[in-house]
Amino acid sequence: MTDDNSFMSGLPELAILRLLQDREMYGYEIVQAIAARTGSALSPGEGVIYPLLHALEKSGALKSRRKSVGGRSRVYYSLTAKGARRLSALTSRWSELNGAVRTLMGGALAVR
Amino acid sequence: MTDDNSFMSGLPELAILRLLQDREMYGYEIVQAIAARTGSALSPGEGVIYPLLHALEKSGALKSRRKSVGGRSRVYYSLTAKGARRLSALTSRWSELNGAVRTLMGGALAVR
DNA sequence: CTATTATACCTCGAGACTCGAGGTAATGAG
DNA sequence: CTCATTACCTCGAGTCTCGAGGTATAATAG
Repeated sequence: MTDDNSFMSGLPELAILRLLQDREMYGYEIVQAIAARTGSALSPGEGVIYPLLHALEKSGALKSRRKSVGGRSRVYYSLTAKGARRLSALTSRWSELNGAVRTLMGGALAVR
Repeated sequence: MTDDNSFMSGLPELAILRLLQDREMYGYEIVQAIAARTGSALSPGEGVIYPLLHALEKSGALKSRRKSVGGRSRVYYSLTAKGARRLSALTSRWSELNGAVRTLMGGALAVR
């Protein structure tokens, strides 16, 4: 409540799952991609993304593999079936909340 | 991340400020109103609302007055100028994030 | 060749927020 | 008289984000 970073909870997870739906990616790449695609409106740092990736893998939503690209070692993550279910659950939850907020705000909220 | 209550952070505050924009209300009433207006999609309990009301008052976004209605003592809250500014800041932040998510999801997200 | 920047991974503690359980009182209904 | 409802409140647990900090290698600049 202190400053203006509200409404963040859950969005990094949603973003990760959505990006990995298209193709496998590695952590550092995901951090850049989220900021780039959203014009930095959404910009979780490495301190958010890496622990989340580990937790999502542990929960079975993601699987990882090491891959060497040009002498660089990267950890690539991809979506499992469980991760896909998680993504669709989060997506519909987001839709639901979005509808609720729209109702609450009563037209005062631009669709932009 | 454990279950499906994600995306909650900041929404109770937004809801309170938005409701008080229309008229003064008391805590218990706000709890019921949020659940009622959103069909329980959004339903913060008293343990969320009361501390938030106190914090918002302390920060100068709300002011309160005691009022006896039918022998019942209630604490009515209303929006200050500062609270109105806070509401508009949160509203535009929500719009921004909503746009970011829409971009991220890429059409996969229904507008409902 | 060497220094700095970019890539790529990671952890930790602080702070914020939600949540449910629990507690107190007074009023109204059966 | 008893119980559900109204109306207020606090507390601890759990979850999450955030920034700072740490390591190591490759590319670029001077």
